[in-house]
Amino acid sequence: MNVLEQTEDTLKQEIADAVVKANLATKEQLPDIVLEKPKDKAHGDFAANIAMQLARIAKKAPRQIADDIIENLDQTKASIEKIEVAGPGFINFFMKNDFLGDIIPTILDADTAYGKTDTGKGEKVQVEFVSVNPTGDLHLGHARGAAYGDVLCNVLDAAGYDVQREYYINDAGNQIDKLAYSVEARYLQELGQDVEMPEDGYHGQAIVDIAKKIVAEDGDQWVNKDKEERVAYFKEFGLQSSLENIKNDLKAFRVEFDNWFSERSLYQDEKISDALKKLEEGNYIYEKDDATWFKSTEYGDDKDRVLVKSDGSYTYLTPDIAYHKDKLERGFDQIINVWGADHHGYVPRMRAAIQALGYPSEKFHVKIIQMVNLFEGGEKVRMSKRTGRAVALRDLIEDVGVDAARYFFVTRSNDSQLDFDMDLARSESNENPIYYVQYAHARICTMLEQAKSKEFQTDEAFDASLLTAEKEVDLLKKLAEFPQVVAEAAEKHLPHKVTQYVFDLASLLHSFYNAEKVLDQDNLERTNARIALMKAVRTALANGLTLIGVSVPEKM
RNA sequence: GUCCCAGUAGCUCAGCUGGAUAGAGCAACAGACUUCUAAUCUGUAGGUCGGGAGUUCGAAUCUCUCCUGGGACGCCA
Repeated sequence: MNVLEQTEDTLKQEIADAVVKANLATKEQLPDIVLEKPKDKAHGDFAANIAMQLARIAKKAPRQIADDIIENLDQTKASIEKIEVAGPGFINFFMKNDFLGDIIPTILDADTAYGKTDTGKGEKVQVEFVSVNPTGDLHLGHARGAAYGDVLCNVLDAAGYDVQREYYINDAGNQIDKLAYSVEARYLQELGQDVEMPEDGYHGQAIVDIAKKIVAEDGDQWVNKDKEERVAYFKEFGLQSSLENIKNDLKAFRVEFDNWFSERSLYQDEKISDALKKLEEGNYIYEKDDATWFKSTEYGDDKDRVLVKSDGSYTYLTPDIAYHKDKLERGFDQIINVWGADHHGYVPRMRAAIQALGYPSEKFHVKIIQMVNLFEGGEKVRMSKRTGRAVALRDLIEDVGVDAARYFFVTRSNDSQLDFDMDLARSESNENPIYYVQYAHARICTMLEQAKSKEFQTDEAFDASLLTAEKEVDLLKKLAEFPQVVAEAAEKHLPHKVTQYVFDLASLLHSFYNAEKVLDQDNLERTNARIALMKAVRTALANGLTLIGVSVPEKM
């Protein structure tokens, strides 16, 4: 429990007591006490709207109620400096802020652990993300999902959840057959044969590279082999090569998974037939037009879905149902799926399946990642996986760097489309927000270096009461918020809150830096306190940037 | 036609569980380096929160409806 939460809790309790004491409402009638942090400093450190909420229950004017509450409030207990009633009946609390003195030691003591909480109480959460078909390169859209998923996991982990990162490998469907035929065509083309690509094949450069690799290793020895044998080999080779590419790209993007789950294993372990059996037992299955259908409409889907096609093969949905059943059987409290916007129509049928299997749908979360539009030179760059002109993740990293790419992807909410400005991400200038934050960190490091070389005392002991300048208090308050920001980002699955926070903190730091001098020969006591403050800010910035997966430079 | 997401400053976007005078960055304009890093700071200007109705003490936020943009509506994956 951090200092800020403690202060809030005490205050809430005091308010609740005061309401009861003033006979405004009974304990049972009492609504949840809500404290908000006003945007405007003139409205205090906390504001309560309880008087307005009680207007109906107490049958009094809100401002009158507010006065009654204040009268019955024990101000010393909650360490309140001043209380005002404002506007329609807000009660504004100005705190003594003596808790701010504790914040720096708390941060320096926690160090890299500052920001961590036990909000998640060790709840088991699994996040499945990226899960791109192993049939080509990762491109821009996947990159956004990768960044979102990875930062979400970092944030969940920091908030005390037990997180597992998983990648679902689609290595069994007919897209893998298409992959095999595509590789075959490219292979033969590589050897000068006039072969056409399959109509629905994969036209990306990645396939050409795989074919080249086969030629380099085996020459033309597959040309005269039996077609079936050849395709079977190309399938495995293509699959492994693609997976290797994907893993390398993700690693370069600083994304690593705990578990790679193979779709094939569902077949091997008879998980699919198990799932079908379970659905059948629940009477959610019927036969029509030589196919097997799932009554997903019973749980709100638009139409029923085919599970077994008339040719006897499964649709994509079938193994995926078995996969989700398996996930839930592994005992997760939450399973979070990160999907692209083009898959959103798939959500209701999956949710239906989970309910039909008897699992609570509250455990199942889908985060939809909206599309990324790439802009360069003020113009929209078209992307298409089919034509192979997609902007690959690899190229993006090479072009703008991992830091900028990751930062940009988690700056915006996942359900807003993202305009990715290549020129901006590339630019090493003040236009680029990533440098703004990193620069704040580097600036502090420089100051601390100077402090050392100029032999300022940098004791453990310092007098926090010397930090009273407006910008210092702003920094302290912001620092105190960090654990809550991380916890909120985790609970609501909104990693961009952390990006926002880190930017705001950097902004306060820069502002402070320009207004006040840290290293001051004429005021060594205050210098010592400010050095401690700078260390605390550096820690919070570093921890925030680390959660985003961005590097933390000491010099720029 | 049905469903999902978005519509907030010139541009890109935040805006929590409904709260007070709707915020930030960029762009524009005016300033600040003999000083710990100017990749910075300070200030000014910029808004019918897509339109309309409703819910209530109070709506950018909730409900309904319409408009615009994007996406999805397969025995594809």
